[in-house]
Formats: sequence, structure tokens, C-alpha cells
Amino acid sequence: MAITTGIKGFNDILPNQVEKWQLIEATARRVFGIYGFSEIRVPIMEKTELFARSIGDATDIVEKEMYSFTDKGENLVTLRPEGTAGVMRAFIEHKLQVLDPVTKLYYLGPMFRYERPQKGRSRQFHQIGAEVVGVTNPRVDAQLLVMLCHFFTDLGLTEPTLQINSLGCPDCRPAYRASLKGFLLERLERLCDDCRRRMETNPLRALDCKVAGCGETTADAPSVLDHLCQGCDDHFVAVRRHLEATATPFTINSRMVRGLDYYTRTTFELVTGLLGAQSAVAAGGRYDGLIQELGGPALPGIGFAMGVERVALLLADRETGRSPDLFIAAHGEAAGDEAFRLMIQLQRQGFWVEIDYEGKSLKSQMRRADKLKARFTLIIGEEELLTASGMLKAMATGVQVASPLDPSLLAEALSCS
RNA sequence: GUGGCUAUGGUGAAGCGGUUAACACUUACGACUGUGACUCGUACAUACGUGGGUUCAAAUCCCACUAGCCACCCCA
Repeated sequence: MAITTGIKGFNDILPNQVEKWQLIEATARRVFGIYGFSEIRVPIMEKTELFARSIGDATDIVEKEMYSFTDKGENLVTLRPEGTAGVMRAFIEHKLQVLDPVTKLYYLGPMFRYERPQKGRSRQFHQIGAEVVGVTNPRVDAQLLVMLCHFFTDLGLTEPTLQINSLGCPDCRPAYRASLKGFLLERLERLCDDCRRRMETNPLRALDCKVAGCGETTADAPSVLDHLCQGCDDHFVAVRRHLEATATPFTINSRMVRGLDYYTRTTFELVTGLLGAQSAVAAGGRYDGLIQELGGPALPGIGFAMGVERVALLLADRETGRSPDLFIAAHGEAAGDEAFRLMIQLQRQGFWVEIDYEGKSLKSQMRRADKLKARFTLIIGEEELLTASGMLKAMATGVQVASPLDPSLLAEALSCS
């Protein structure tokens, strides 16, 4: 394959798209900041074992989607397929719990999963995620969800809707799982091949199978929510109560399934119908056992991650708002030197100034000034050079006035109007 | 890993066995006044993903490969 072709599933984000990305990132930083979150930056590679332990050995991510390899020191390393594992590793390694009993972190950056690319999915993709460590109280679950909704509202995206569920805990989930498995076993012949396979790996998945027959078959399957232990039930009820108290719209989806093993209790997704097969724009949940499982203190955690590509897809393309303050059109070599000198001086004062670098005709330069949507154009020719005075033209009105070739006076002219 | 669809310039595309491979945008130069937008003119695919085949003749038909897209699986 030609070396000028990128790797499958690894996409360039061109300048016109980057504007959107910057808006998403800036909104996240701003909104998450309001809720007291601090950014953490962790490496994009970790020991393979970390992901296997946290995400779960039997998950598809670990089984077949990781970019894993042996480095030159014979270490088994993996390009992060998600963010939580690395952040929790850093939390434990640096004992962040001693700084504050409540740790609120957010991160953003590329993740890697070897999957077949399709709409809203690529092999290198980007997530923005947030995690809270140290709080069991359901108020923090609600707050995290409110923050997530706040973020989307600020971006002008009201379409994705919040769905929540509870997955129970290690005390009550096994019983539910057994109950569901029993239910499915009785109806084995009505399930699709995939669901039969899921029986062993993860029976919960049968609940969101897209095959029509399976949907009907599992319509009256036992619900997790009926099998929650007292603690989990109380927790879930409280989360719902707090969401209602803060007027945060949500629906309960007891059939929602998560792909990572570490989730407990509250799980949630922000779903949209506008992204083809990819309905989840952001998703997450509580992971009360993860930190201890990784060898850290017994602290609870909850977090979410959103797919930046998916958010960007939902955002309408926006016009590039930026345009130069001034274009200096020069006629002749000496004028070109003067234009260059003025440009640098004005740039040092913070103005965006453009010039022509190739000695093009005045007409060409004016055309370019227009195309760049420069607010002003300063025209310098031989005559102007003699009097040290150029013509300053306001492009919108076409009005032009003589203006001394003086950076501070020009700066003044650019600042007003 | 499995399936379906598609592959023409920088972009969007016409073309359906014999055309100078339309048209539009973009870009470059020029005309209209040393000075942009509108208008007009000129230029820009030895070439139709790659490799084979059928035919007097293929961008147009057939095969293989590759890539992209969408979907399954799974997931943010």
C-alpha cells in the first residue's frame, strides 16, 4: 500500500473539523471545572495486565480488540482501549486519596481498539472521561449525570437522552444472572445463534439482542431491578430521586448492558438515534470494586466516557469564525519589505496580519485579502512609500483612507471600528 | 472475524461499448479602473482504484485483488 495512505481506522482530523473538536474540549474543560474536576494526563500505553484485570479477561475488548505487543525490553504492553484503567492505576500509584477523600478527575485523548471501522467508530478514537473516586453516596452518581447533561446542553445537543440502570453488586448479581440464565435456557430453541453463544459468555447480552425473535422471547425475562439487594435497591432509588429533584430527564432501561466487567450498581448511557448503529454517545457507571481489585485501597468509584468522534458527528459543521485583522498588499520589492516589517510589528502586538509572499499582482493580493475575509487591507505602492503613507481600506464598506505606515497608528485603527 | 454496497481530477459529480472524459466548485492567470466581492475569458484528469480478461473498440462488460463506506459482532 502507498505510504501516503494512513492506517485503516486511524483518521486525520483536518483543520475544518478541529474547530469542532476544540469546542467540544473547551466545553468539557469549562463544564467539568464547574463541578470541581481536575485534568489528569496519563500515558496511552500501560501494561497489558492492567487492562486484562480491570476490563475483564473474557470481554471482547481484551480478547480480540487490543493493540498489544512486546516492547524491546520484553514487556507486554497495550495501547489503551479505554481511559479508566490507566487513571485508576495512576490514582493508586500516587496514592491520590491522601490528598483529598474525594477525587474528581477528567481526562481526554486517544484510545485504540482493533475493530472494523464504521460510522462513529474507528481504531484510534478519542474519549473525554470523568471519574469520581471515594464517594458511595448516590448524590455523586446524580451529580455526575447532571454534569454530563450540562455538558451536552451547553453544546446545544438536546437530542441524546439519558438512560440509567443498576447492575447490582457482587452480592446480588450472581443470583440474577442465574435466574436469567435459567429463563433463557428454557427458551433456548427460540434464541438466535449469537444468543446461545452469549449464554455462556454473558447472558445479559441476550437482553439487547437486535434479532426480532430474541426481543420477543426475552420480553418478559426477569429484570435486574427486581433482583437488587437492599443496599443496591436503596442506592438506585436514591439516584432516581436525586435526578428528579434536579429536573434531570432520564428513562430507566433495565435491559441496558455494559461491556466492561468492572461495573457495579449504577450504569448509564446517553443514547441517540442519529448515529446509525452506534447509539451510545457517552456511557459509564459505578465501579466500586475496581480499585481494590487492582491492588489499591477499597474505595468506590464512578465515571463515564464519551466518544468525541460521536459528539462531533452530532454537532453541525460550523463556519470558521476566524479571519485576519489586516492584509497588507504591497506593490514592488521595497513596498514588500515595508509590508513585512509592519506585519511583524503588528503581530507582536497581537494582530492577525497576512501578506503575500510571492510578489503577486495587486489584484491577486486583493483577491486573497477578500478570500481570507480580512477586515482591512493596507495598500502600499511606490508612491505610498515616498510619503510613508498607505491606503487603509475597510473591506466590508470599500471605504479607504490614507494612513501613515506606522505600527502604533495602524494598531489603533485596527482596534476601533 | 462475517456480510452488503461503492470505487472517475483538490472537491461534488456526468458518463450505461466508439465523446476532445460534460458540468459545478476550488486553484492560477487575465479583462473591467494601480484596489477584492458580481460578470467575462483562459488554464487545470496522457486519465477513469490495481492487475488480468472479453471485444475491431472498455471509464463503460467479466474476474481477482485492494481500499472506502455501511451493517453484524462488540462498543464511546
